Amino acid sequence: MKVATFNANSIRLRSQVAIEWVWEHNIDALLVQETKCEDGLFPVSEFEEAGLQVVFDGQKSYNGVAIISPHPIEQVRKGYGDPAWPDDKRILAATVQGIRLINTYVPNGTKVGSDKWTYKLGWLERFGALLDQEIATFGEVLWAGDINVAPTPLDVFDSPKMLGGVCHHPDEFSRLQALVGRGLTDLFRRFHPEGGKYSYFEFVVPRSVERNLGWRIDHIYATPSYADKALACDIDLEPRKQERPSDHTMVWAELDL
DNA sequence: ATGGTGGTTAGACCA
Repeated sequence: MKVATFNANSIRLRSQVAIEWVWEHNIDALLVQETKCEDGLFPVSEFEEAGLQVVFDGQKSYNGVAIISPHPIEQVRKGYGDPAWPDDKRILAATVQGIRLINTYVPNGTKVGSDKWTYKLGWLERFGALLDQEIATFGEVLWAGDINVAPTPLDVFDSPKMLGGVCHHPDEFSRLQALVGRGLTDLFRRFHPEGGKYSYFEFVVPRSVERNLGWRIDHIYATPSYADKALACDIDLEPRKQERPSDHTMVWAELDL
């Protein structure tokens, strides 16, 4: 099983990049965030014509998640499934080749102390319940997506400068740790103990990719048995270097599953 | 201290 995560920053602009990358790298499941697309406008036929299955849960302008696979995508779960709590579209879980996948687009938080910041922290706290449910139901899971937290000094180009800001704040670290502490392994860090490798480069920073001024905020986590079967995990910078890219690039993991 | 760019969508909002 080769799984990957990609914040597409508009699936309508990036569908072909996603399709080509999936086939080129023999990906079994690509977890996409920020599709920015209502379900009725999702480019389903482009994926189907390319021989790929796709499931999605989107909304107008913001957020939106999808899973793309050459295989059948089964037991699809969209958000919490609670009609009393209408969620923004940030969670999509499904089973591919018998592997349970949870795709999340964690809120950015915008600015420390803002309403969106409070929402982000609460979102991370609430997500623990979904993780527990999924693990209880399926035993082992892979959780991947745009986590919007660079959890250690190794995960951002200038940790001292960014510490205490959004995506690199102790209140985020503690909440992410509470989730990861359920026995999950950060697969990228397991294979790359060194710092300086990033998955997100801001558009607003001039030549951020060339200068490697990035953040590692796109993660793949595995429960213990899956983590034991991990063979590799890496970041592919090539899509970020192409013309008119997303501000994120793909992170992938290969498992002996 | 601020702004720089980009996507969605039609003036901001979000990242």
